[in-house]
Amino acid sequence: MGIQERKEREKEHRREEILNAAQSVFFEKGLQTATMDEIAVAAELSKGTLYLYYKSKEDLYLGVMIRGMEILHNMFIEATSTDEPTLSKIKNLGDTYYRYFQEHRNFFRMFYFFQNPQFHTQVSPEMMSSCQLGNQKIWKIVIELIQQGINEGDIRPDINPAECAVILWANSNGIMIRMDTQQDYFKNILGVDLEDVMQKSGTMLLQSMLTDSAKRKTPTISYAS
Amino acid sequence: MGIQERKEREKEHRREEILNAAQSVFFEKGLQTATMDEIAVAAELSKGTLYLYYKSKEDLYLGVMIRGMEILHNMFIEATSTDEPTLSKIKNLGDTYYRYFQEHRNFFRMFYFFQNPQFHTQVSPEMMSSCQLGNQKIWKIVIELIQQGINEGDIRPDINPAECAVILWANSNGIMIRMDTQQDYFKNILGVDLEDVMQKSGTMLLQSMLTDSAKRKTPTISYAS
Amino acid sequence: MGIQERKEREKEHRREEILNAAQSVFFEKGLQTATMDEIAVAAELSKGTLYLYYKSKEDLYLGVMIRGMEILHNMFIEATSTDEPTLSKIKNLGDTYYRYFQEHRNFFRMFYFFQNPQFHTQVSPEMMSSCQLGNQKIWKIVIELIQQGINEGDIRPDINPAECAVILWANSNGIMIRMDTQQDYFKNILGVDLEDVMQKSGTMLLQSMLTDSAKRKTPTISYAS
Amino acid sequence: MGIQERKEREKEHRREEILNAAQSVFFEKGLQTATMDEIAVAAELSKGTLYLYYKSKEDLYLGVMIRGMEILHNMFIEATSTDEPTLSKIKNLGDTYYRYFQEHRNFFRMFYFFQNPQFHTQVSPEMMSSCQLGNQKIWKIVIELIQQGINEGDIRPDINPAECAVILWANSNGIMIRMDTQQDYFKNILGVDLEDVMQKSGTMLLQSMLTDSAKRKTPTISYAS
DNA sequence: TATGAATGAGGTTTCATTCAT
DNA sequence: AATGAATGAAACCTCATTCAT
Repeated sequence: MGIQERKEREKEHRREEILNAAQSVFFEKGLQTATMDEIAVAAELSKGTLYLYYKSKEDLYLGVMIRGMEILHNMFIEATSTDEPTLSKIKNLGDTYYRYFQEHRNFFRMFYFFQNPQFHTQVSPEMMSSCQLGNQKIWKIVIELIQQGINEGDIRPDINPAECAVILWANSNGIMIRMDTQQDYFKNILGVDLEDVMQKSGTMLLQSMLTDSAKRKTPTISYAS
Repeated sequence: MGIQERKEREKEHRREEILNAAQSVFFEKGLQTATMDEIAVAAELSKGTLYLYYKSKEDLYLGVMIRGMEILHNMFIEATSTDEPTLSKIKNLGDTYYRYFQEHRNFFRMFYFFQNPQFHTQVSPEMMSSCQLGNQKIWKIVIELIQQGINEGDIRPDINPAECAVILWANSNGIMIRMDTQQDYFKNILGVDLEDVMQKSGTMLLQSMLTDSAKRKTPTISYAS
Repeated sequence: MGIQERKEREKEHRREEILNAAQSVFFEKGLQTATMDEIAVAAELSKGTLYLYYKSKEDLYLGVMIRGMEILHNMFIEATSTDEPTLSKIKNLGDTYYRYFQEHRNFFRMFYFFQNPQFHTQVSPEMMSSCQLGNQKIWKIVIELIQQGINEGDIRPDINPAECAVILWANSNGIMIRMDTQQDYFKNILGVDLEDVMQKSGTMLLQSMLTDSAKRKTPTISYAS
Repeated sequence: MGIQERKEREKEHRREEILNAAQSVFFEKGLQTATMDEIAVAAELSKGTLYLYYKSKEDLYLGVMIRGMEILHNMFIEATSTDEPTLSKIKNLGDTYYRYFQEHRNFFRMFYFFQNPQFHTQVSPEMMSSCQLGNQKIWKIVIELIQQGINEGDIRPDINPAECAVILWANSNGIMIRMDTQQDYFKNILGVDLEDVMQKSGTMLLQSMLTDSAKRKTPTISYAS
């Protein structure tokens, strides 16, 4: 059994090395421009070996993206593993996602590239469901936390936690997309500090979901106050 | 003189035909998968002629996308060319964008493909600035309308209209992206009707931007009411 | 008839303008890299008009080359239109060819590009014979001058003037070809000054063709003296 | 170890096969007209494989040309590997070059195509230096042989061997170029047998480089005697 | 398991030339 | 005579993937 296990471990290790190589190449060149040759060279492996571990370039791309999901997942786990009250934890999640955007920009970009429905057709179903699983794990954290806020009487019980999560995500994600490509335009031409906007709009959205008692506990943060 | 003009018109007409062909191919296959051969066949022109009118496949892609922008722009113009009060017009814009998402899904998808920074490098600067111009024209409509709302005393004067526009856009766009690929998942697994969510969150965001007097005029629409 | 003539003149003038444009483009880019588009732009004419005056790009190329031949021809005419003795004139021709190489390098290069037999197939017969005619006119000057030297008793009567011309041409041309691309290599690595070599070998060849009486008249120029 | 070597050999063999195919196509069509498709078909390989072994069509062309250089080099080696006196060997070289011109005309033509400076820009530096190396090896044989003649007292010590080589080469090469394209013209119109001319002029040039003692040893060969 | 040579379809783009106006 | 839009063949080259070893 030891031999079996060691082989297993080695194989997993090799998969990781390939992902390392793919990651650096994809980050630099993007899916379209990156070539399997480059990845093979970066991995110090033959191209054939790559295909032993991943069915296609797209799968490899998703493999890297899943890493990005895991990073975000771990950051979310950490952000919610504190002794703080639930509402603070929810706020933490928002801050964490923004920190992810700043510190893992390349992964963030992969995410919205992944949105492209055209892309999906070229991917193996297994990888695809891995992705969806990772995605769901992340949503789950957010949704359950909001549910907890409801249970604890801080968030209005008439709110669907999934709805709430979507709204918060849509808001911050949408603003971050603009930040990614047009921050300067908004700053200089329109005089808008997008980071500020994200902060304020997030707070505002959250506020509107609180119960009256929760509102009383925390100082009301009105938009642009 | 007439001759010059007619040639001009014919040339413009040919450009339109090429765009028609490109549009149908890009809609079906996406940028990466589509080939200039297919587009040439669809346009019933030689491939060489395509390159007479557009410098590259990417430029052609942008040409189509600009059409999508113009459609949205026209819809926005129309939505705001009514006798309604400003607040209604703002609401109209939101509805219009959603209608655009429903009726021109392929264009909508082009927009977020365009976000990919990798893409930008392969495009001629002229086409690029055409795009940015089109983009700005659309934002301008929204921002100026919000400004008008402020001037008329319905929207809080402490709000930056561009900020406001970004927030509204981020919210609706983010939710529509989810709708595009995961509507069923949200409906069936999480029990969330994304269309409903978009409606409500938009209304809520708008509410929070109203002056007290405006709030009094319109019945308060509370979230999840 | 005046009208006829003016048209004729204008046509010729247009041909010249086209050649001017072609010349500048071919000089800069070479036959292969130059495009008819570039030439048309340089000529401020449409591409179609080019074909009205020249059957093909290759013909146009030859048209330019013929100009180069005419220049050389004129220089040869001038070099032999002096009062000097025949032997001096022959020497003048050699010097003139070298001056041509220096002052009209681009034409010189065209000449040996033209040598390529592959090239000939793509050229109209009319242009081809124009070229050969130009070529012959130049050879004629040299050959007749040598013949005159024979007649005057300076060059050995057992020499075929055409042979003599070929030898002199082959020598100088061969060295100039090396000068064109490898002058520095010969100078620095092999310590050979090609200009010097050409001068000396030419003189030497000439010497060996003189009659004894002619040798007595001119100081013997031995190789490397 | 054997495996490594066999692979190496096979790879070299494949390179040779590709060169064989390229050679036959280039000989027939010339660089410009030949296509990689034709070469691939001739090699019974895919086009992609061609590019695996040679970076570009131009490189492949040079690869063939280097073969031609090697052939000439070997012929020169052979021509100088006899027991004859040095002067005879020098004469052998001239005869050998002429034989090369006759028997390997296509390679000879490649050489002067290579002169085209336009050509050089499209070639990989590695191939370029291979070419120059081959070129130098050939010059080296000639130059060293002349040096030997000097050392042995047969060739005048005031002569630079490289100069001497250039002159001999320029003479024969220049005449051969004329032979290649205009032999009939010279024969029929001008009554000149270029082969004869080359023979005689070569001998004459050689003569003028001999020391007096060497001249005495060999019967004087005067031009056109 | 790992290799890497071979594939070959397909990509975009170019450009000499034609021809209707 | 002049135009210039249209052609379309062909060019070079790339690269994800396969497969014999």
